[in-house]
Amino acid sequence: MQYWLVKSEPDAFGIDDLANMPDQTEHWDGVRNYQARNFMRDEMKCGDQVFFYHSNCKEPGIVGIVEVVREGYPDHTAFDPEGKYYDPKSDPDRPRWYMVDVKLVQRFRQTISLSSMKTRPELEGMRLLQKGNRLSVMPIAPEHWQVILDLYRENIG
DNA sequence: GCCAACGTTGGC
DNA sequence: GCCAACGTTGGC
Repeated sequence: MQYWLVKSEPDAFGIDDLANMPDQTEHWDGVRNYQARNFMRDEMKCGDQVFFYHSNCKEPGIVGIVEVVREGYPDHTAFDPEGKYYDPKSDPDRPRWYMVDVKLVQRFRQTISLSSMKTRPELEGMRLLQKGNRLSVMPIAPEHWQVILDLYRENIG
């Protein structure tokens, strides 16, 4: 079992949007970065636990936990010429982009803010905290996962 | 809205 | 294969 983090802009698709989906499940489409693609196509497995991160918003941070419920398969939004994720270089015979399905596990009552994570020496070295980091799907070390959960429990008292 | 950091593209 | 130009990400 592995741990991950995925980013999304709440204006585009936030954790509340996931909560409102049928079965609280949705495919994680639109990722157009090879490293992130490889994680989804090759490494994310059913049952893996994933932090849901809100980026590009008032209070960036982790807002909940989701779980992988379907492993990597072609991202069909790349095939739709009308869609904003269209990529003419990807077609059903030779798909370039992949996605997984995720299901909501828990919505945090309080955001674990990026700034609060930055104050934690135990989280030093986390990819998320590195300057200029733009990867939208990334692995999380088990010890970091635990530290972050502890942070959450402290916060909600 | 600004801007630094990054990934991709394309000319050479 | 190099690298400048460009578009995008994302914190602030």
